[in-house]
Amino acid sequence: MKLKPVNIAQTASASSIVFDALRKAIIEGDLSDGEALRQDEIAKLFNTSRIPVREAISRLEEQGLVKTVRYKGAVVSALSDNDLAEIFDFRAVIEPEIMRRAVPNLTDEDVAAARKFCDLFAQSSDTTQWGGFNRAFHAALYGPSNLPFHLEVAENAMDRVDRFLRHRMLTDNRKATSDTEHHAILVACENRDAERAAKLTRNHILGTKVHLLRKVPQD
Amino acid sequence: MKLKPVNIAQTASASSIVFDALRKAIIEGDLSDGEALRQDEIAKLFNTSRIPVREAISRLEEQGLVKTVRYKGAVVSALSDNDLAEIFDFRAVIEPEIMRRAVPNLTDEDVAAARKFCDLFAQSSDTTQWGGFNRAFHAALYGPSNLPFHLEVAENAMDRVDRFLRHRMLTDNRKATSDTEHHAILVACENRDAERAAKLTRNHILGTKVHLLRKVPQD
DNA sequence: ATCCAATAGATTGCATCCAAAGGTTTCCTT
DNA sequence: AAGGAAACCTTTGGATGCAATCTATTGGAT
Repeated sequence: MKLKPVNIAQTASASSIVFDALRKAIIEGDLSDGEALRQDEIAKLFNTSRIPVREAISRLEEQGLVKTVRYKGAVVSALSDNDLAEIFDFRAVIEPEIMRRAVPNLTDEDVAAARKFCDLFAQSSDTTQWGGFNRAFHAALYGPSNLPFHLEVAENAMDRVDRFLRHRMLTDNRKATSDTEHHAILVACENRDAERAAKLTRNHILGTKVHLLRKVPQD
Repeated sequence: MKLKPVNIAQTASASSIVFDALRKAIIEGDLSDGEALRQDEIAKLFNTSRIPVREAISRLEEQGLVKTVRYKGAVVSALSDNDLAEIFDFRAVIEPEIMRRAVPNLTDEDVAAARKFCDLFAQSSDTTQWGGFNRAFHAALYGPSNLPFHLEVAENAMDRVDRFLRHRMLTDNRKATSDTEHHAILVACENRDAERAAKLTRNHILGTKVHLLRKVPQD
C-alpha cells in the first residue's frame, strides 16, 4: 500500500504567505523604490484581512526592506548611493569569510550544483531568471560553510540590493564579467583553494559595486 | 515666551512599546532561554490587546530573538555553543572593520564619551548596568563610522548573545580583563591608530568568545 | 493497571468593527 | 481671487469575537 507522500508541512500561515510574496516582489523589483504598500489593497489581493498583512509589513520593516511612518503607511525602502556602497562593502567583508570557511567542507556534489547554476546563469537572459540563478550559485557554495547566522545576514544584505542589481545590470556587459568571475571562483573551489576563492569573491563583489555606482553617477 | 521643549515625537505605537520592552527583557536575561511568550499574558501586562503583541513577536522573530511555532506560540531562542561561537566569529569579522573605519572620523568628544562609558563600566558591579555601559562604550566608538547598516547588523549580533555574556561573566575576573582591553582600544583610538584599534577589537571579541565557551564545556 | 479515544480547556490565527490620525476638498471670510 | 478653517474621505492602529489547532484530562476497553 502506498500513501500519499505529502503535506506534513500543512498550509503556511496567511501572514507568512504575504510576507514571502512581498519580499519576493521587492527583491525582484516588481515593487519599486518608494512605492506605497496599502494594507487594504494587499489584503484583497490575497483574500485575507489586513491583520496578516500588517504582520508581514512589520517583518519586512525589521528586515529593512520597507519603511513605515505611523498613520501614513509603508513604502519600499529607498537606498542612496551611499547606502548601496555600504552594503556592498559589508558583503565584501562577510561573504569572502563565508567562502573561506565553506571551501574545506565542499563536496564534489556541492561544486557540481554550483556549476549547474553558474551555467544556467550564463545562459539565461531574463532578468528574473538570472537574478535567481546568481543567488542559487552563491548559496550552493556558501551553504556548506555551516554558518547559519552568517548566511542569514548575507542573505539580508543581498535582499536589500538585489533589485538594483537586476535593474541596472541589464543593458551592458556586466553579466559577462560576472560570468567569468563566477567560473574563476568555481575553479578555486574545485582546487579547494579557500584563500583564492575568498579573494575572488571579494573582488567579485567590489567589482559589482563599482559597476553599479558608476552607472548612476548622479541620479 | 518659552514653549515646552517637547514631545514632537508623540506617543509611540503600542506594538513598538511592547517590542522594545520584550527585546530589552530578552537581552538583559529577564526572559530566559526557551521561556514561552503568551500573547494574552503580555497583552494584559501592557493593557493592550493581542494584536500589537503579535506584531511585536513577529518582529522579534525576524530579529532572531524568538522562535515561533504555528498554533503553539513563541519562545525565546535557545543558542547552542556552536551558535554562540558562530556569532562571536561573526562579530570578530565585522566589528574590527567598523572600528577601522570609525577611527579616522573620531572627534575628541567621541573618545571622551567612550572613556566615560569605559570608566562607568569599570566601576559598576551590577550586571544590568555594566551590560549597558559595555554596549554604550562600543557604540560611542562605532557610531562615527557612519555605517548604519554595519551597525544595525552588529547590534543584532550583540542582542543575540548579550544575555549569555551578562549571565556567565558575573562570577570571575573576566570583567577586569575586558576593562583592560577596553582601555587599550581607547588608547589606540586616541592615537588614531585604526589598524591597532581594529586588531585589539578583534582580540577582545575572540577572547570573550573563548572565555564564554570555556565556562560551559559541556552543559 | 495500561493503552487509546474522546472530550474539554487553553492558545493561537484571523476577520470584523471602531477609533485616531492624516490628507483633501469645499466653503466662508476678507 | 487668496487664505484659512471646517467638513469629508482615506488609511492606519487597535479591540473584540470567532474558528482552527494544540494540549491535558477523562473515561472506557482490554
